[in-house]
Amino acid sequence: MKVSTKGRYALRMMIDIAKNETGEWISIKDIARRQNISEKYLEQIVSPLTRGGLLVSSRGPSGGYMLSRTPAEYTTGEILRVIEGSMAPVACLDGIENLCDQKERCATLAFWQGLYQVINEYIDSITLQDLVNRDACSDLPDFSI
Amino acid sequence: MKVSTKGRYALRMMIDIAKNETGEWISIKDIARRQNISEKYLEQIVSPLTRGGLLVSSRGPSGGYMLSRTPAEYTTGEILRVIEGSMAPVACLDGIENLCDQKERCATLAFWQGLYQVINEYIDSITLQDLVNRDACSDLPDFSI
DNA sequence: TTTATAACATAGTATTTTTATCGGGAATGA
DNA sequence: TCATTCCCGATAAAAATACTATGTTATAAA
Repeated sequence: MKVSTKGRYALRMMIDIAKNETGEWISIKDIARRQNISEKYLEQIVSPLTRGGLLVSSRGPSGGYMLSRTPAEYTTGEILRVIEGSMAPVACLDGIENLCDQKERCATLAFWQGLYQVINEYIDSITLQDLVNRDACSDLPDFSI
Repeated sequence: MKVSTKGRYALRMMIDIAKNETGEWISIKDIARRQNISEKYLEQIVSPLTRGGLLVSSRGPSGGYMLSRTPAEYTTGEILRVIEGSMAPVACLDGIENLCDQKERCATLAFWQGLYQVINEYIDSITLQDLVNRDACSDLPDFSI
């Protein structure tokens, strides 16, 4: 039960942008260099974040990305869900598709719902600002998980 | 971030054995029929459960499996960990291998550790007996997630 | 107005993981 | 003996993952 690298990179990217906010647009190239992640791969991750309204973008020279709100106004749950789709531990809780037609008489559904709930409660209780604050070593390169 | 079908099947299998405990050995064939899961696939799942001491087995005619303890003495966490390896949301928390050499200066490590903790606290708080109790419709086929 | 820049879009690909299936053993009760 | 049932390893198809490649489009700066 692992979070994908896209999900992990998305958090690192959002932290990176939050920490390097100066009013200027922040380019993929800069983030990629600081985080040691491929530019092209980051593009794939930043795309849903922009479409989802978590980032705003500007094209052309000296273009890039900026946060659309203050770091305290993002939950980590919101960021992860944009990338991962849903943090549900089983597909039948995803809502979109009704894979399981045995929900009424399912012995384990309530169990998985409970797990889903504690996961959501946790990730929705931590903000991007919390992650930025936690990162004490702000002078060091931002190598992260 | 999904639990594998093996993990889900393992829970269903343990519930099935707990509910059908009569002092007789319970065969894979019976479980497979009741749960509508392939016998061969169930064999792969039951193997680590037996090796891990969660089940005891008997070969030969009228052989099969039994619980090694009472249902109340199993946590769902224990069962899932035997099959899934670890419920850690990121690999660097798995302990076995030290994939990440940047732990000291990692902005997100504490966040993932916190998520890992709430997941473990939840799955270690629910017992197999809880799942058996929850399953009200004990007359119906045990179709589950 | 040109041009370099950087976002945006989409397709391809190699690797790994998942989800099984298959074939045959080894033990054992009837 | 012998059918049954657990046990064990190999194989294989399918899906997901983690990138890579090749562009196109908008735009600020020269």
